[in-house]
Amino acid sequence: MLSRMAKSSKREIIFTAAAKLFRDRGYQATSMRDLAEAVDLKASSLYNHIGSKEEILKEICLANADKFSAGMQEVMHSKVSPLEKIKALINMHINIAVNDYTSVTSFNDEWRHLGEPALSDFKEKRKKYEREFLAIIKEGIAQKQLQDINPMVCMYTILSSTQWVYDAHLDLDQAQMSMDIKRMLINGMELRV
Amino acid sequence: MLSRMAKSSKREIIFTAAAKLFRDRGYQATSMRDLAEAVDLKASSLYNHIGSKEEILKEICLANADKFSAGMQEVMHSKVSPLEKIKALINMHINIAVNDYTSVTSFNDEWRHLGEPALSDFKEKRKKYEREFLAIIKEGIAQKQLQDINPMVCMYTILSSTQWVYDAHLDLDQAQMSMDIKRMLINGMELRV
DNA sequence: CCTACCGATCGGTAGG
DNA sequence: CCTACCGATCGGTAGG
Repeated sequence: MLSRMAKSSKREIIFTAAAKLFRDRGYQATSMRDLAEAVDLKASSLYNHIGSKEEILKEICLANADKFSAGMQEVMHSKVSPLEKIKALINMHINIAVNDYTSVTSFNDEWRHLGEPALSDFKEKRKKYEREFLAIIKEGIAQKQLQDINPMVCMYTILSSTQWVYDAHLDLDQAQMSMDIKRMLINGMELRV
Repeated sequence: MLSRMAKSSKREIIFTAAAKLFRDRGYQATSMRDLAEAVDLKASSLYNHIGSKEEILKEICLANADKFSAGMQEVMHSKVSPLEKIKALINMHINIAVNDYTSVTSFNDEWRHLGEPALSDFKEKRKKYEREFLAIIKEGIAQKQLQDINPMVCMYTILSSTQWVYDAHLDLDQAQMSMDIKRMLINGMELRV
């Protein structure tokens, strides 16, 4: 029991280090030697804790996909207006981008290096998420709560706007940043007098 | 003279194919064998037209940097309000994203694989561009034309919003898409009655 | 968890 | 523009 806990802990350390390396250099440019060095091991020893390099990427990508999916389920079933749902989703995206900024990069950019069948699985999950997001936007437009903008343009603008946050620009206060992004997307940048 | 033209033409073909591969698989995951096959050559023959793999990336990144820089100079010196300048910059970003969507991906995502001194050179150019963009936003806030949002949040929201466009979603009409993105960023998504 | 090592593949060169 | 080939490095395994 104790040994199982220790093993799973070391596994966690490897995953965290891998996520950081994938973010900084990309999946392909990160070698198992790099990763081993980062956790004070030899490359071959990594394989006592993980099955393969791709397994790491797969787990990071799917863990994040599940996180977004869980957040979406909660928002979808909450009894608030479409606009409030969208605000909640923007909050979620910013929170994840700030708190899991190492692993969310792999989720955003490195998933394409997954092999089958993980690749198709991941794409399907993302597609499902986008379908649910789009439905909320369309509902908001139908209720005349949102401007009549193409729903896909609306969604991708939101998704991409909440992605740069993880970058190096963490000298900004999160609450203020979150408010400003929401203000811009919801109210626009133009000052109305 | 003729041979020089032919050589430069083959060089162009290689660069175009490389940009496409870098976009689809990433720089690191694209081998010189892949690239050679894409232009019906053997890997070794590529070196009659280019100096190295990195030279291709360097040229793509710097060409795009210069394109954005040139657009910025034009906008900066135009005699219109800050808000109009920002609209012009959004237009430029969308136009480049749509028309040069193969090479702009390398510019956005693959530049980090550059070696020195090209890496520092690229970063400096990007920094300069962002400084100039920020100055316009600050001027717009000072003139009370824009909401008092953190200028960096405002800029990165704009930059990231105009990046997803190059993706596979080109089934949308560009003019309509461009209008919708601008409308969202400038006026916001909420419908005001 | 290590040493030793595998076949495959990498970017690139020599020589014609 | 090709064939032949280089040293380096890759992800991963065997065996202890």
